[in-house]
Amino acid sequence: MPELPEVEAYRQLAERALHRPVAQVRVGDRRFLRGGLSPARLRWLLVGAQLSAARRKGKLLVLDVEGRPHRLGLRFGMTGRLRVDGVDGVERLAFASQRRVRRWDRLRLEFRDGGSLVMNDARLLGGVSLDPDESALGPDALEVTLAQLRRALSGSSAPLKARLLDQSKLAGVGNLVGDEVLYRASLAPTRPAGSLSAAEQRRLHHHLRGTLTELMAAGGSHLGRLMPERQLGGRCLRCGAELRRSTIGGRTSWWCPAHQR
DNA sequence: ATTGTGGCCTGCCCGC
DNA sequence: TGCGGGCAGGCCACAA
Repeated sequence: MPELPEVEAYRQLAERALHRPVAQVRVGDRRFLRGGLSPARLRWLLVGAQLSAARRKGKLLVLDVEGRPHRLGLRFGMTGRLRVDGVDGVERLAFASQRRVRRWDRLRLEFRDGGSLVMNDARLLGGVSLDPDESALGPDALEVTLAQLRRALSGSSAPLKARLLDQSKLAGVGNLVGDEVLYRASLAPTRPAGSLSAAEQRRLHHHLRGTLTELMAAGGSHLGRLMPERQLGGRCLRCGAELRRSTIGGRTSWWCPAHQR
């Protein structure tokens, strides 16, 4: 699924779409437009205009519009893909179909030069909004400092993993990366977020950044060490214990009860 | 404020 | 061969 590594790949791809006049906007499914955004308003904003910047905060991709006080917010949900000039931002998405189906093209910007930027999403869990509230997101998980991470966790009785996935506290970590980071940091996802010692906070910070950097280079959030074992009967690569499946914060979590404490 | 839960959305896979 | 049920989880609305 698109987590921070995928959305960063999408952002880099979206840079190819900058400074190119938009000729037409095609909306494949109105439900993909969020926050009351209409196809007419989208056309009013974009036709004849150019995108001037592609920024990312957490899993939100923000496209600035040249000379206009408006921004486009792109969310990819679980199965969202970005394609520019026929090139996909990522090859494989965990939990998403590998098929490329035209019907799943939910938004298409056609440029005057004949190219296009397409959002393709089988399940419509993603969407496009106008002027997204970027301040509602916590610090980006790739840039977060130790002090910021400490602030995001301290005083919370919520399970550690639920807190890591709370985008208003820390932006960019999804279910797969969350499991991978906690696995590497040897921390149980069930721990109250505020119960970490200073040393454990440092360990988490170290592995958070390390894991994200590694997964971005590898090319996807599904390429962690834990992923192949994330199934019934899966075993810990470190101590051989059978992994446990728990529902934490409403999501399936796989973890090693032997070394994650 | 914080925390937890259910619903949305649909492709895919399994068992019958 | 077809069909129904369960599962996947990011995000949002809502309840306590």
